[in-house]
Amino acid sequence: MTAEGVARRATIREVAEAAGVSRSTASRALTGHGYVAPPVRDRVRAVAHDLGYVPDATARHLRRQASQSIGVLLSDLNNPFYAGLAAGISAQARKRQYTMMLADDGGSAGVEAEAAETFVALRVAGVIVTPVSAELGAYLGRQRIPVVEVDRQFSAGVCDAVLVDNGSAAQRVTQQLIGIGHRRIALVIDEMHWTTGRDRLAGYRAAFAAAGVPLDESLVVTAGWDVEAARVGIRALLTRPDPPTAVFAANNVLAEAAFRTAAELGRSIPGELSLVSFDDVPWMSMVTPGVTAVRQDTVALGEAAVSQLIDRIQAPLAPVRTVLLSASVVSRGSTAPPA
Amino acid sequence: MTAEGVARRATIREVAEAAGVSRSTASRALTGHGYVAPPVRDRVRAVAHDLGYVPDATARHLRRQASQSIGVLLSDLNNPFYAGLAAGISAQARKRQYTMMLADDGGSAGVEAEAAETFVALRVAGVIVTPVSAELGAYLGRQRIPVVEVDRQFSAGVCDAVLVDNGSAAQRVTQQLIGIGHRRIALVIDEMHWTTGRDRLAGYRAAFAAAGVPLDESLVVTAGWDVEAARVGIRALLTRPDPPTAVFAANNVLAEAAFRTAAELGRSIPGELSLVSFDDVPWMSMVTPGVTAVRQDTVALGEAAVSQLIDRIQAPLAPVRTVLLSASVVSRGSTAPPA
DNA sequence: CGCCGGTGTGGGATCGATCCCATGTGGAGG
DNA sequence: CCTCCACATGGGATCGATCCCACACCGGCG
Repeated sequence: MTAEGVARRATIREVAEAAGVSRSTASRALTGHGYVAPPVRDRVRAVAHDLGYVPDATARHLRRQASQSIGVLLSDLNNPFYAGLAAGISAQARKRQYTMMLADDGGSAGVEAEAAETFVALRVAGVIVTPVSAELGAYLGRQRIPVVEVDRQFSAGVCDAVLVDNGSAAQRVTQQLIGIGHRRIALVIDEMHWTTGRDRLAGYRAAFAAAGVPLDESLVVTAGWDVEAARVGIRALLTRPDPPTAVFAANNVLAEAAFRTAAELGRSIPGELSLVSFDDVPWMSMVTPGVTAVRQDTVALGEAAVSQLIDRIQAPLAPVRTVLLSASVVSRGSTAPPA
Repeated sequence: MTAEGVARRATIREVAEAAGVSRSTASRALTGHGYVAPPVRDRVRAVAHDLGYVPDATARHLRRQASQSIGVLLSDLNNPFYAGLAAGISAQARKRQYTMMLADDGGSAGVEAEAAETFVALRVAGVIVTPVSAELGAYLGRQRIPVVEVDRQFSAGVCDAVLVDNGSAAQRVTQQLIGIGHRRIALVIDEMHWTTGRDRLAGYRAAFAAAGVPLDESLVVTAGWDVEAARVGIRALLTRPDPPTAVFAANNVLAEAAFRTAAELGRSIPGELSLVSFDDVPWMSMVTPGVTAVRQDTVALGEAAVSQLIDRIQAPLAPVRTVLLSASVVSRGSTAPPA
């Protein structure tokens, strides 16, 4: 951080002149590529430091046709799941000497498309995305920009992906509920076309099948993304004549809606209703009783995504890979045998 | 999003050739600057669209010496306060046609300095930061890169800042506690050199002074940043022979530590202990009783920061400004008159 | 008839860093 | 003594887009 209050920023040409060498030599001295006599190298570096020279990444990028930035496109930074993912990606990107362009699409396909074009304009080295459609993968694929899908997968076989083993985790947590005696277990789910929803549903079904317990299909409720709509759906579910004895919420937003609705209806947890969540967020360990949840390690997810992306950048033609991370069930007090 | 699977990305030269004009004309047609005959303009644009041409932002930036990216440096994306801020900044930046380079310094001055250099290398148009030292403002100032400090201020008079009116909000919430009869109100604070800590402390003191209530200085506890250390400090506070009847936690992390510690010690809230927090985060409305908190509008904070930064970019020599946003107190069940 | 100004287009330099290639030097070996 | 190679440096083109300037064309007016 050295530099006197120069009017304009120093360029490599100025460094070269101040050190009495050519631009070429200065470049070699600073980057370490090619021959430079050690004393010259040291002199150039000292001069650069004194001038507060910081190489222009855009110029370097233009010449080398290779950037050190990755684009990251997430659905909602206000949701702790995505925020954690961003933190994990950010940390790992920094370790690997990449910078991160972040955009938040709020779950909108239009914004997603717009962000994709921005990433192309910036010529990012690659993109990490929690996709909302298959468009982005296809578009960036055509532009020869590597893409890694995280959390959800829309472009299987086309893009790499880093996912959580939704099926297995959902099955385990459902199995726990069945194991302690629940038979009427509702699944409250966002929607079933995305891999997250589909696989969590499949795991839920598999647990019933494995236990030989019949499944009441009417207990699978699609609650969408709108929190208010979810609360309405859950209220209807809980006030049925034959209500479920347990609710499995397929994401943290739905778990919040379920928790709040249960409180409004005066249903005690776990006495009258057991609750489990897919995705563990801070409030679940703050409330009493704590909410049993499937914990996805967002940091590991982010790190794996960055690693996968960098591998892909270095080997564009390697076969497409899908990485599955396991998730663990954190048991807290929100589950108990049915009354 | 049109483009056949071309091997290489189209450049403006290729667009120009395909349209039968020169690069200059193509540039004018696409950017809208300068004379172009309307039919030519339309033809060039059609060709560009067919080729899936996306202008190279780095080349444009290099030539124009002006970028459309801003750098954003925050302390901790896993903290909902910073995540919300990032969301607000992201949304506003997108509206204003800027892209956002995001970094997370984890509260470390070393990482902050490193990120600052990266932002210089990328020649960002400006930087928004929740600072951890005065270094960044000074360094980027020397590099003639506009900086806006958010939430905390280290470079008063040098950089613009967008802050919350910490003093007033802290005074109001303290006053509420005094008003319902509390006299022994502890302030648990991170540290007192940053403006956030200093001003919240000042507000707390001002409330006592205004009410003419003497203040027991031993009730002001510096708990630092480490959650475990905070819990130890709070436990010591609550197990004193003359414990406080209310705790004012100066940020959401400390509020969490206080909430958990009270539960561990079996102190009922608000029966035996009232709790208020500076900074409202989701769990505070999920727990029972809810926690009374000062709500900072992170979206407004982020939007104001972006607006301020863009104003500064457009008028580098305008006088330095500090914008104060007010905060509101959200009353929930965690406060009651002392026993 | 020639000059002027408005309209429209193209050539070439430029931003900053990189890197291929040519050039230069000195010492060693034939 | 000359050649050859390792070492060391500089010149100039290049990445893609922009933009200043020169130029060409045309109609109108003195």
